[in-house]
Amino acid sequence: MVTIERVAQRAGVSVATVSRTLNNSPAVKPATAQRVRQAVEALGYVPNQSARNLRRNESQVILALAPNFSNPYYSRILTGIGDRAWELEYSVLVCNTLGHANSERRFLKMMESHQADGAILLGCHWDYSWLARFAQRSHIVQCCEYVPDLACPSVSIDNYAATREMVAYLQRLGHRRIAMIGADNQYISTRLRRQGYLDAMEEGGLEVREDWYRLADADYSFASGQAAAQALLAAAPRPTAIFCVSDILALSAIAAAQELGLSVPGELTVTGFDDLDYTTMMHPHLTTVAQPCHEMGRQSVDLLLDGLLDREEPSEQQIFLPYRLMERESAAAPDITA
Amino acid sequence: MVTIERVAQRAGVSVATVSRTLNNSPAVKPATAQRVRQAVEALGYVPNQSARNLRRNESQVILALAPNFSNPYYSRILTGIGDRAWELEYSVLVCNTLGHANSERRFLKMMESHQADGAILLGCHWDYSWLARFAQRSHIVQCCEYVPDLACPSVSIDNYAATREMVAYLQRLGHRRIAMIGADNQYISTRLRRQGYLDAMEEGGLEVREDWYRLADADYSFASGQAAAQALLAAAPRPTAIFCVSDILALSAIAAAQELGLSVPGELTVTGFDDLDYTTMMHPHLTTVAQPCHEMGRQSVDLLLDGLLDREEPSEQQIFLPYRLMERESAAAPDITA
DNA sequence: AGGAAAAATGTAATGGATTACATTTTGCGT
DNA sequence: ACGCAAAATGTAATCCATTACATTTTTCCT
Repeated sequence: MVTIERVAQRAGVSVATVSRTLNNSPAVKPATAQRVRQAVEALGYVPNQSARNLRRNESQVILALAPNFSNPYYSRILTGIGDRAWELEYSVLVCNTLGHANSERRFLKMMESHQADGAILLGCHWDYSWLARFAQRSHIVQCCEYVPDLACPSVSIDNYAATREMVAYLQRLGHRRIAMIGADNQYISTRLRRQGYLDAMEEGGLEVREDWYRLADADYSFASGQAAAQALLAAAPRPTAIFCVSDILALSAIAAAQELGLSVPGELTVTGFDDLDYTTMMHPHLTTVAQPCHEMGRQSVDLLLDGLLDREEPSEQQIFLPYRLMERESAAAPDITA
Repeated sequence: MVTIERVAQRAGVSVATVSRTLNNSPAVKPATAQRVRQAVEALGYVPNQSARNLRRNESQVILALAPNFSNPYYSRILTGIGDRAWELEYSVLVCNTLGHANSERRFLKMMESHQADGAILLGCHWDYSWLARFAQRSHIVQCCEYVPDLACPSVSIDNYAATREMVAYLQRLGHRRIAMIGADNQYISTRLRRQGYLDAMEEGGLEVREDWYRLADADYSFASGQAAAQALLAAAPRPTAIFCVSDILALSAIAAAQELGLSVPGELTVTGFDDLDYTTMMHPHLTTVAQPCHEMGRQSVDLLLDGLLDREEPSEQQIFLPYRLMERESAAAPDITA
């Protein structure tokens, strides 16, 4: 094992000088620094991070907790987090919580045991009081989702406005019977989308029939979306448009429609949310709301490190990034003869 | 900061005893252990991992390097890796190399600087000689892909056999004009699939026309797949089946066919590879080769830790897991009138 | 009860880098 | 050439858990 001591000997200086050189301290004479660097090179010295972390009381690691990462939505955010962390010389420990409480506990411990300096939470299932206590002690930021009134910075889009805009768009196309497939979870995004839908409908003077509002399961699974869509399409009168709170659910609605022999968008308009890659990998291309996933990931890192490096009080900063309505093929004017 | 010393004081023992208790040493009297645990509990003590890592010269972290993780194929493997690591109390540092050489360097450094104990490589672009040197010094295992003749364990499926089986299946359905969309990279899987296709064609006494073999770009992107498919479908005579080396490429072939007004599988059979989730999220459901991604991830971890814990010489163990031909809707007998 | 072996616990060195403080060297003005 | 401030470097304490080795306590046999 090559230690700093060996480097110091070889360069004919003390360990302090080596350390200072490696940390770019301006107090080292260029000529000395040069000699040190040569010694480092010659010996192939790589500093032991554990020792540094112990002394500095930091780890240069951040946690990213997601309920799963088979969902491309999370993958994209995680990619953004990874990119930005890379630039800032941080490493990302990606944790798949699966929504389990004991996973969450263990990840918290990683911060207390100094294995990680901070954490980014992507839609986790923490209960409020626990999260509140956690947020006080540790540096965390929430991404995509957030708990209102929690002293913890967050990055997301304005789900409420985006949904209203989408539902208003459907109305402009001429739709009156607009249904919704939501999800059975407590995420703020889910709630805001629901409220956006209801408010937009009311604003348009449109009726919201109870059997036009359906819930898929918490994870937006394709199968549960299909079941919800089948139920909706069996309703009488049948809706002419379905607003889905995720692209996967929209896909399942399209599949359900096709299985009933209904053409999309000819006989049924379907819209999604998120704008995942595969929305344009099949026909009809999906009309949806694009979220700047990558950028959300990046900004989460910045927000986290702001708090980490400034050692300020935890801020309550909430960042809302712009979304975009992607008008594509799956939404069209309703068939008025129907 | 609560240190082991404070715990020792409170429990009325020495730090050694506290340490032993926490590491489940059998040398501690149960009654003493109990007192120690109470003190730990009372003070909310969490051991400082940096200190432990420094002393033990390990990190309990493993690296997982992937060229990207927006591809669901990698996500699923990473999920398997994460699950197994979790069970074994290891953390996974997921690294998006983007195929950049400097990323790879930095990740290597993480092992040398004791931030990680080992690494799992998912189809990275390392050049052979560098990888060979790396494998000697560090614990690595390759997943999905592998460099032949490298003293480094690996986990994958038998890509050659799987491809031959698929192409033979297409022949059994009655196809004679079978095209292939490959990828422009050096992965062993890509090469084996190509060879499997060629050998299966020869075995069936079928001609392989040059314009029936096309390359998508290295990342199997949808757009490049579409271009390849369009070129194939413009060939005369037109192939009746296309074997694609990935599901994404198969999707792009289906999209290209639909844009030409060709029905799948009525007028064109298309098959994929990997069996990603969305193969059954649209119609026609894709006929493809299922890879046990999750299990591949899990076994990679086991293989890595075998090497890590036994401190044996790096083994050359190659594990091939079973694949499965998923017969679904996108492949059917060719239209004989065509 | 005596004493050796086994069990339990304690003491202190250790891992490797950082950094406060101490000391030496350099630069500069006169 | 002298002396002082500034620059450069060095010494040694520090971060905290682990563990080899030393010491004390317990067990159990005669």
